[in-house]
Amino acid sequence: MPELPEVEVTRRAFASQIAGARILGASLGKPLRWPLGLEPAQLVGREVRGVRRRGKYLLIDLSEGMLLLHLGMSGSLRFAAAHGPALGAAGPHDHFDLETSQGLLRLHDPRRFGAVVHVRGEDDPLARKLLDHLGMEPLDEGFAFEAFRAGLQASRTPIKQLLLSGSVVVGVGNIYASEVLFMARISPTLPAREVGPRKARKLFEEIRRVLALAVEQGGTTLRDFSAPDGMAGHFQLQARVYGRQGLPCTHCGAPIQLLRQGQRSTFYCARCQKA
DNA sequence: CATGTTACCTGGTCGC
DNA sequence: TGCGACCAGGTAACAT
Repeated sequence: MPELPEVEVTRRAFASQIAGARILGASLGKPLRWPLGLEPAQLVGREVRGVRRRGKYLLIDLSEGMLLLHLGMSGSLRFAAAHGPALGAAGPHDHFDLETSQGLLRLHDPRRFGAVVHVRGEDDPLARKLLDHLGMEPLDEGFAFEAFRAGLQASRTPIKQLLLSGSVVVGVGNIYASEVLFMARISPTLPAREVGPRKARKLFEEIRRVLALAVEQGGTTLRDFSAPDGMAGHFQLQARVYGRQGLPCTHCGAPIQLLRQGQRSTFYCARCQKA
């Protein structure tokens, strides 16, 4: 379900509410992508220091160790404040509960591609394996055009797939990859190194602009997305190409095309996105 | 080394 | 109504 904006919106919705909380209990449902790495009971008594994000991972810092949480394809989080309405019993697709003094954090994930993993810290070998290879954060100050361009120049992979890989810039998933390439008027099949300097600049800017706007507007584009507080996105962000095959391009009217790249759908306008 | 393919899992939708 | 085929927001592990 989540690309970077949805993960960030999720983070913002519960980070400040859970910060400083004492863990009272933890429980697991069915297995997720990886084992938690310790007995849930071992988390009891630890304090939640805060919640950060790296790419599409949420990093929950504890007084001892940290939890890496990923929503996979179909995951979502709910947070019910201790003094507000309760979430009720865990359903068949709720696979992780973290009960704290300030509220209950619950992972709902039908497909179970998501994960919650305990690591000792960012230097933990597992944390390094999962996080070290990730590219630049598109919404950070450190997201520099020169480095972005260099990343493109170093690869012959079609630009759509390079964006999706997260090796240059993180957080651009299958929907936003198509959207951002449309905005920059770049063909999704163009080898990354053949993206010219002007187009690369435009792409760089559109990645920042589109993702930042999506975060601002509550992580929309996803029809079933809702933040942990239950507030749904408002659909302000209309997809221009994603899911619109056969419909007229909003820019030129030509029918939007659908193609397969590495088992994933790509949507684009063949007239607007030629090079 | 770079690049392409597979695997993980459930549920919804579509055509018959 | 039932059933099979296919599709879905991610990404590590493996194969080439």
